[in-house]
Amino acid sequence: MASIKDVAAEAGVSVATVSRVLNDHPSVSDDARTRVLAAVEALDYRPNAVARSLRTDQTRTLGLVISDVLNPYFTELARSVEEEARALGYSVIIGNADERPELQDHHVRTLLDRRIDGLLLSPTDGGSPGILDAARAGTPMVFVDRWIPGLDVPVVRADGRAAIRDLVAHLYGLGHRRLAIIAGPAATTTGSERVAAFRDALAEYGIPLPDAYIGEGDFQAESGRRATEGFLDLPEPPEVVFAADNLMALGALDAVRARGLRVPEDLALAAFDDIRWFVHTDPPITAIAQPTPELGRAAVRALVDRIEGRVPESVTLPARLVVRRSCGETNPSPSPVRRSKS
Amino acid sequence: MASIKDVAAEAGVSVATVSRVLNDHPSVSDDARTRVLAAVEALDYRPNAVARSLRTDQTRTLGLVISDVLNPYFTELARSVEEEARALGYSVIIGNADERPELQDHHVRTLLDRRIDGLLLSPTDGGSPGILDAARAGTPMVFVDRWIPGLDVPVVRADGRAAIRDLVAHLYGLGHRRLAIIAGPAATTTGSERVAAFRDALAEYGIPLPDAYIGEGDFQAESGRRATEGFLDLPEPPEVVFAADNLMALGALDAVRARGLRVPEDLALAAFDDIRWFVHTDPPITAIAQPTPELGRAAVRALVDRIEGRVPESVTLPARLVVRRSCGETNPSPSPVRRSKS
DNA sequence: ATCCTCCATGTAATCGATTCCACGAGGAGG
DNA sequence: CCTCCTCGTGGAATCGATTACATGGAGGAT
Repeated sequence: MASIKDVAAEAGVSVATVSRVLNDHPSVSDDARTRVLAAVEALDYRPNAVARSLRTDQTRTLGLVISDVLNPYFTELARSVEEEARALGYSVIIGNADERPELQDHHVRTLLDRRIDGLLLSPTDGGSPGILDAARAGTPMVFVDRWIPGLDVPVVRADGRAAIRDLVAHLYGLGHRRLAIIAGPAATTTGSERVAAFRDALAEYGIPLPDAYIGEGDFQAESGRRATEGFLDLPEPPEVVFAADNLMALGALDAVRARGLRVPEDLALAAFDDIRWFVHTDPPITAIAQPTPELGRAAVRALVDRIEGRVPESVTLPARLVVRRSCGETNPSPSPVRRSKS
Repeated sequence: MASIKDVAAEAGVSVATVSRVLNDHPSVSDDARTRVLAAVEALDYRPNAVARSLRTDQTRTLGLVISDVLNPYFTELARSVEEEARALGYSVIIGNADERPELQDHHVRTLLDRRIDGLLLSPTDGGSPGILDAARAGTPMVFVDRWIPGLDVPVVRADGRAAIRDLVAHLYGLGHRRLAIIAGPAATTTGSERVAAFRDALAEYGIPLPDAYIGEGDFQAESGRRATEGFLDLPEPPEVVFAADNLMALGALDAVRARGLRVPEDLALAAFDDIRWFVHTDPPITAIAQPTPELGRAAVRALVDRIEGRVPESVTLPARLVVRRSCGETNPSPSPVRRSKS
């Protein structure tokens, strides 16, 4: 592969001049410029990003460590992150933590070894050594979706409290009184916050949230299945299960189906995170939708601000409730005019 | 951030010795080794991968350019690729082409600029300049899922012919005679091959595949919706639609639902690629399942073989039909004993 | 005509690692 | 006791870029 020296030789100039042309430095004669450009063309030369990074101490690369690539929410996030980053002249390297702290740390270290310019993180746990070290070392960093309290790192996320309150109102209106939740790991902010918001919303209706109605999930489908099994085995099973992410909702569906039960007649279901398939499931699933692409874009902008010396800002965007049929027929009262159904 | 010089100073040895310890070269005294290790610990030193890559001319990184991250098939593939690569000591950088040739080329070039050791590719089109150049330049490369004919590059893929024949047999057995397909772009191998296999299978039953029954899709949901609309507007609409990937099946479902029709009564549906949600859609969708994780692993092994000087092998694995209810009730004859239905 | 300024260019240092080569010490063999 | 090997070690070149500094020529001002 041709190097800058080859180009210099071919064009009959020094490597400095070639470099200047490539980085369009003003003080280069037209003559030299055209000769260099011709040489670049002739040799099919492409600058070696590795060498450039070593010298300039910047890679124009962002690291993104997400909790689970198989989760459509995160892949949508990853996509918008990459898109925005590309628009700003950065590449993105994605690390998949699979909800495992040690894998997360592996990726953080690998990314740091590659001297990425900044790190976008959706932490799997409450603060693994790798992340803490990186934060202390002053690595430009932004949390997205989940975060670690107590660190001076901007957070870009969706606030689901209002949407969860709307959801509980909807469920209450449908006559449900025994409501359960499949939580994420307590070590993640989204894991604990969604439970807290749910409990608070229930409290407004004087409904308690007993421990037996809190399933311990890990944001993976299998845990959703197990938690749902647990609920169904209870002497007094809940009427509704609210899964704190879409994969656990999938697991819940698996469990319900395995028992030959039906949604919403035997058990109603709602989920945090909306995905396209929820429109076509049997029945369509009521969900809380996050403005995922906006989150990704905002996170990249915050991180790049931090990298380029501006002051990054935390961003919180609202989530919203999308009602479908998985919690029971919608109350027709809001629009009493329309009679025709279907 | 501490460099190898700092470690050398701290340990009272030369950088050469530090390097030898780090790469566990045999000829280092125990004394020197322990002092270096202590210094590494004390300074929290991590080797700069950029500098190392520049010198050794290898990055221990694989590039993976996939057609669409939002497609669960590719994300499952990406996951298994990363897993296997990590096991073999490589990192993976994923580029998402979004089914757009120019974006694909952008990623290929960026990856090459970063001097990745090898490239895993699922080409969006029949041969963009970027890919052709890379192949000619001798970049270690392996195609996965899709490939470009005429290049001497190993291919790792699933063969769907047998499964498609099984599907057609299944559909024929159900009494369907007017079968349509939503194809992928003709420029991709999977786009054209699946149509060819479908046509051949139909021919075995003496059923033609008229042009009107070939929808032009691009592997994205929206195109599946449009193609299905087109079919439904035909004077004689098909009884079955076979979508060449899961996203187009989703689009087909959208179209059917928008018209208030039902699957399979009004239109039967089958898809290439099986995903978990197909179990819970209304109705569950009959699909052709690829051994996706195995494909990812085999592709990485082939690529690493090539990189490390061994001879890489092309791999073809079989896909298989998974029958569900979206094409009509399954023939009950195999198990006449069971009466109870519910 | 002299001096100053500005512009285009080249030389060489530098980034942080790896690795070839040389060198000195110590042990073995004659 | 001398020679030869082996082993541990350090010096320095190298990878491919960027960039500070030096240089020389052209042109403008006085």
